[in-house]
Amino acid sequence: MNAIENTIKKILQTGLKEAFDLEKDPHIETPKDKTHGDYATNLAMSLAKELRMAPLNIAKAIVEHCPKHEDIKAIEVKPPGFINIFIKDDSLFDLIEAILSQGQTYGTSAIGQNQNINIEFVSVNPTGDIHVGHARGAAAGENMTNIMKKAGYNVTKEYYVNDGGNQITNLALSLQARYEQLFDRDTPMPKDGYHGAEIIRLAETIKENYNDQFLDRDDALDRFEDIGVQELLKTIKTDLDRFGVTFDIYFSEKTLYEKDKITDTIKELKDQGFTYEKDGAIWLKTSAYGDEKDRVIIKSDGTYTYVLPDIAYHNDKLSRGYDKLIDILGGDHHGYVPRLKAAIEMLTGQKDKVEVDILQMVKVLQDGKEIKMSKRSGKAITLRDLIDAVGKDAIRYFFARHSLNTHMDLDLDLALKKTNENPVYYAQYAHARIMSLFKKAQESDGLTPQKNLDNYNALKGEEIKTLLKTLSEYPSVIKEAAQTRQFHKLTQYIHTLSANLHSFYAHIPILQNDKPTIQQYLNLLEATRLVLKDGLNLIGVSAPNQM
RNA sequence: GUUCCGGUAGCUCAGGGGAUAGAGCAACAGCCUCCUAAGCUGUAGGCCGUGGGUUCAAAUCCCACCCGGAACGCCA
Repeated sequence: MNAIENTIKKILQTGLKEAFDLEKDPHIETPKDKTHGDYATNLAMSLAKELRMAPLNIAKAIVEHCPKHEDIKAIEVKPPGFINIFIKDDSLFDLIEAILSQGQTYGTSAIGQNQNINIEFVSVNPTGDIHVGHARGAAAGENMTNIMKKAGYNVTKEYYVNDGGNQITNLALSLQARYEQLFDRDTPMPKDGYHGAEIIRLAETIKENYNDQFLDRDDALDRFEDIGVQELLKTIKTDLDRFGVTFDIYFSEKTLYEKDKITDTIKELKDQGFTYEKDGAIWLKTSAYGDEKDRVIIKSDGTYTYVLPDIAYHNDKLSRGYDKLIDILGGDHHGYVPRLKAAIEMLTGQKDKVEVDILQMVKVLQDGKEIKMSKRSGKAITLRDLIDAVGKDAIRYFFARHSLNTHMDLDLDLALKKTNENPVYYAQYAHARIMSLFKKAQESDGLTPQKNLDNYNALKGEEIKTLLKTLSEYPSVIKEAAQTRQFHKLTQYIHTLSANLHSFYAHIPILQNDKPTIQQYLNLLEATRLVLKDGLNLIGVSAPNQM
């Protein structure tokens, strides 16, 4: 909520109080159609039932009792009962100075109340390269974190490294097979082995570094496991880093075993009577807490199912004192959520502290056909290759545009060939245009943006008013995006702001004015640039000085 | 069969009780003697999957159905 909207609310509340002796928080919106005012409210219509009056008459009565205000030009009533508010053109000039002095802190808020939030995302098994399918979650977690931090949340980003389970044994066996194949042995790949090229490359590296040391050794598998996890995780980190995604904590599943957290968890669940034995396995009574059936946690061969260490892991996270845990999971895991939450409820009674954001899978198309991402088959398009081909910015912007619920199609042919048509350039170009203009203004008139300008009376016209209004909306966009974790709302905002800037730029020959006028324009542009850059920064897209 | 997503312009997607349903791309028509045309301006293009219901008001909420994706393991 910005200053002018607050003013409007107060005026309406006063009008409502005077006319009907009622108190209500009016919903303010900004109509797309300019003839409907700069701001509008459906207040009268929402009171129709309560007051048993025609909305139009309610609106008229409220408006008659609204106090005058220096920033308000007119208040109109339109059928079926909208109240449309028009503001004076100069009422938003204060905003320019506010943004210039606040700089990159413009748009921050305390709405998060310093809540401690843990966001777990990516958590890709260290059994191969990170691919395009993983990239959506990576971008999502990073975007959410950045926006939430700006809105006053304390956010910790965490990556759960599955370095303890079955798939790691498989990895070691795969590595061993590839390694021994390099010595002309026909060691077969294990069933469910990892067939990706990165495993072959890693085997070659091991051969270069250790020669034949790992042939016929008792502890060979352990070594392949250690080296495999270490090296593949390193590659994942490097790729993520290039993607602009970093983590505060990499949590090793293995440490859960080493610190007996798993056995503690089993004991706790058993002691509280949540388990039973059937068919040689240990089951957890998750159906008593909303799951559709009970789940095995210890298989009849004595090994654990995936959920057991994950329960211990979430228990550990909660014990670290977070107010909320957010998991970002792929749509293929949605059925897993009830059992996890059930177990957390059994152990801690805090299942409401865990929120799971499900993202729908990305369908990747090439030559009009779908490419299935699979690490086992090794057919995936790696994130690294995609970044090399189209750049980080284009990919981050692409993912930042869409809500998590969207079933997205990523057409590689389109993404690779038509990079200039990617909307990311529209926003980046807006920033580059401003910078270019600054350079010109400096060269020709020796002018740069300067704070504490006396007035902005040269700023006139619809384009400028629109731009200022958009700038004024930034803080509420951040708040909403943070609270709902709908980062795509910020991306939409960035697009709107860019459009406003381009339109303004195209209609007003800025540098063909006297110096005081140019100065005012430069300040407005600088305010725009700061917001644009900040917004792009939050979604991991660079703001270039020239293009 | 059950559960979770989705179905909106030719394509990719916003909107998720309120005014004439939006954007990008693609299409069409204009705009560079002038700050980067990666831009601007305009035109065209929609039974908002179907049928009921709730409401002063439904693309939006509820129910049923149709279509697409995903999940329903002692896999992870």
